[in-house]
Formats: sequence, structure tokens, C-alpha cells
Amino acid sequence: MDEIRVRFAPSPTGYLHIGGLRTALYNYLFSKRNNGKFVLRIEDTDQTRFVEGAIENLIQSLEWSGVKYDEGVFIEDGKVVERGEFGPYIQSKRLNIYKEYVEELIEKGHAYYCFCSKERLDAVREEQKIKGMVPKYDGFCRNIPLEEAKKRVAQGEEHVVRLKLPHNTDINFHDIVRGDISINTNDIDDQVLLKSDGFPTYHMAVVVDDHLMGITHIVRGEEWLPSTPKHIYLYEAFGWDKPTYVHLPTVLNKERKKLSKRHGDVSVDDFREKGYLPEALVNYLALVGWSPDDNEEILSMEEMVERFSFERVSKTGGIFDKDKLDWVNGHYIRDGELDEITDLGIPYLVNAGLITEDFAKNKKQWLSILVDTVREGISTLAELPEKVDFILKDNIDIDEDTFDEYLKNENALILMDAIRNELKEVESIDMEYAKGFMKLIQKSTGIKGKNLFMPVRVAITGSAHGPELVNVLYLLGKEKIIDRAGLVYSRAEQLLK
RNA sequence: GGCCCUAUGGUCAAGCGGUUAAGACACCGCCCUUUCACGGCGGUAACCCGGGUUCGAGUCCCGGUAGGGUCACCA
Repeated sequence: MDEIRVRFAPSPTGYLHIGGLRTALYNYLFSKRNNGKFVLRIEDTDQTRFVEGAIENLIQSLEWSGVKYDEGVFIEDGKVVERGEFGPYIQSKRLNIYKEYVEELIEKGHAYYCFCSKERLDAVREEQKIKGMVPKYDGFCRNIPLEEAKKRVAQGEEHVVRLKLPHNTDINFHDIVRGDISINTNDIDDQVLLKSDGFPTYHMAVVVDDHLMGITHIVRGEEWLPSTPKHIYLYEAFGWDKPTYVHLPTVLNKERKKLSKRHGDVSVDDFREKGYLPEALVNYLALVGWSPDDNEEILSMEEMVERFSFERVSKTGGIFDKDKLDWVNGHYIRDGELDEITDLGIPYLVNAGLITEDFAKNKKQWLSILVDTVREGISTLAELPEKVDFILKDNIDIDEDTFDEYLKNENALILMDAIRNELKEVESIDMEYAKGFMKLIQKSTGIKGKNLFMPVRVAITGSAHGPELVNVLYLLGKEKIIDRAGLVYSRAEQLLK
């Protein structure tokens, strides 16, 4: 059997979004699973929608997510380059190729020149709508004799080329996830193949390129299902072998609509910024529309590759569930390599103004302990600052209710005193000392259990909730603890008067 | 509106003619614990409706309903 070749073919009209990432991911998993090749092609046939920097952004997002491809468009030294023997991989560089094939279609009678103006087309559509008809090209130019049409073209008359679909013919094809599908040509338009600006439309370019690039499986979103018959017809008109089709179910938002920019939070970039790990995003995304036969939910890329198959892709659109993503992400934050998680988390602390770049560089060890003590309580890296801010900040606030509950008493006075006395004796707090610290306080005050831990926790952290106290003591260090104990002492003393 | 697709708890999702209809997220309890979290245990909760086929239907067929997609010189 021939080598399996798949492609992901985004248009550079913006950033990579979640739906696109999943499509790319499934292509990747499938190609890896079958030792095939994965191509990245850029479909920039609509000049008007081209966004500067979009290609670079798309590639960077893919790179970040760990979805790798073998061939096509890459970035090297900040520049867009192409690698592979089937290039160019950017459609705007292939205009002459499409033109050639369009002419072949015309000669074979599968396509025709159309001179209708935009105005006429709009008027026709408008009238059809009023009559309750399906808006469709009325075939006005369909029967212009080829010689006459060519003459008009030669005279410079503006024109497009349309697909000449036979009337009332069923076009059948098989889709791996949808099964057999049949659509009648009466329900399909004579699609424009070549635009008046000389660029092909998607339908023309996709067929030519997929064929020329040896693509064996077309894996794309289900929004392409209705136009697949046009593509099938083109393959037949050219006499080419048809690829295998795989139309993926849609990723939906809470409103059960296709994910869109309007609702925000759909760009892969956004998720990265919000502190999601690529492993987690990709892991979760794979699960919207696919499940492995053993139903595992936490899977590395390698594990997904091992288990992936289109037979287990569902037909139903799935809602993107942020809660579950958060859970998956939290899992990766907790289970990830501490150094890695720390490195990823540091920028969030710097951006929040909690630490400086210098501090980040010089206090790696300390920071990794910081991250380790709070990582179990967060689901995204962006939550890091709020979780550690009581440690890094100079001042903490203890709200009145909490203070009254735990510190407005004689015990607090005794405890704060003991803490300050104890700490006076030591040079600094290391982990060993931190581990035994509460024992020492207990010994010197005779206070124990909740009466010991809770007031101390509140006094030095400002809150009745938080992570393991031993780590917090170490992280806080001598000065801060003495300082905070002193403030609590005075405040309690005031209140007790 | 035409065409196409889809239909299992709130969400994702097993199931592929015979099951007490898995599991995960979320939610609620309990346990662990100095608190929170993590973790562990348990719980609430589902086969869209109506006809067939069959000894037997969540599973197959038909119809309805609902949801989605698509009807561009956009992809």
C-alpha cells in the first residue's frame, strides 16, 4: 500500500483556533499512527482576507502545541520557508498550475467561462430568494459556445470559470466517520473555480493540490461535507484517484454553536496566555470527538498516537467543556516535571510584578519550592500569582472577621511572642528548621493542635486557608515572619484593651 | 426554506441485538488533614418521541421532533 499522506491546510486569515488545532491534531495522530507523512499547506487564495503575520502565528501555535508535521511550510530564523518535494506549499505561488488545470477542464467540457457581473448575480439571487427558491447560479453563461467565450476572454472581458455540473445526477462518496453519503447535483451550484482575479477558489485549489501532493486522506471539519461532491466530481473529471474522506465533528461552544471568534477564547494563543499547558490542551482536545478503546483520559501524545483511529471518532459535535480542560490542565501542572512547571510559571509572577527578572534567575531553587507548595491548588498557570502573593508581598491584610476568630485572644499574644523570641535566635530558616518550628512553638507555649496551627497560619499568611505550613515558613523567611507576628501582636493587643 | 449530517446523564463519552447501561468532568456527601487543595470512598443523574423487524432493541429499519452544518468570485 502507498504511503499515507495527510495535510492540514489553514488559510492565513487569523490565528490558529481550537477547532483548527484539533483538526491538525487528528491529522498528526493518524499520520504518526500509520507511519505516514503530514503536510502543512497554506491556502491563501483569498487575497482580501490575508492577514499579515498569520502564517507565522499559525506555525508557532502548532509548534507550541506539539503537533509536528513533516513537510510544507516552516519558520526558520524567523522566516517562512518551505520544505518538501511537492512545493510550493503556499497556494498563491501555484497560480500557473491551477490555470493549466482549469483550462483542461474547459477543454474537456467540465467547466465554462462565465461573464456575469456581481450585480447580475446578486439580482438573480435576490429574486430567487423572494420566490422562495434556493439561491443558485441560473446557468446564464453555461451554454455560450466555447469559441465565442474565448473570443470575449481574449478581448479582455472580465470573467470567471465555473464548474459545469451535470443535471440531476447523484454523487456518492464514502466518508470514514459518516459512512455513505449521496448528494444530487441539482442541489449544488456551478461553483466558481477560477476567480476574476486569476486566483482559484478553494474548491479548485484543494483538489489540484491534494492530488499533486499525493494526499491519501482528507481529514477536515464537517463544514466541508456539503461541498465534497464538487471535489469528487473534479477528481472524476480529471480522471484522478479519489482520496479517502474523513469529516470531523464540530467543536461547539456552550450555546451548541460552532466555536467562533465572537465568543472569545478560541485562539490557541489565548489558551497559552491563560496558562494552559500544551500537553493538557492537546490531550483534552483529542477527547472531544474521540476516545481510545481503553477509555483512558490522561494521555501523552505518544499514547494517543498508539491508540488513534478514525473508527473511534464520533459523529456528534462536542461541546468544549472548560471545566474539564481545567481539570486536565491541573493534572498536568501537578504531575509535570517541577523544574518545567516552575519555568513556565515564572513569567506569570514577573508579569504580576511579584518578582523581578533577576530574582527569577537567581532564585530558581526557592521558586521551585514556591511553585511546588501551591501547584496542587491551581488549574492554570495564570492562577499562580494570586496563590503565592501572600508569600511574596511585603504586607498582608487580615480581614476583621478572620482576625477576630483566630487572633483576638490571649493565646495569640503568647504565640506571637514565642515566634519572635524563637526566631531571634536563628540565622535564617532552612527547611530542616521549618519542619521543627511548630514543635518548638508548641513546646515553649504549651499550645497545640488547632489552637496552635490556625492562629499562626492566619497571622503569617493572612488567611485561614492555604498550603502546607512548613513550606510556607521556609518560603516566608525569618524577617517576614517576625514582622507579621509583630503586627498581629500589636493589633491583638489593641483589640483586647 | 432546500440539501446534508447528528441524537446515551448538565458536559465529554463507553456500548456495536440479551449488560444491574461503564468511565471522566461538574455537583453533593463521607474519609484523610492544623486549614485549603490533592487523594480515596460513596451518591444524584441518561438511552428524544412514535411505529415497525425480532423470542428479545439504546443498539437494525421507517416516520416525526430537536440540534448542527451548508447553500459566495470565503475558506
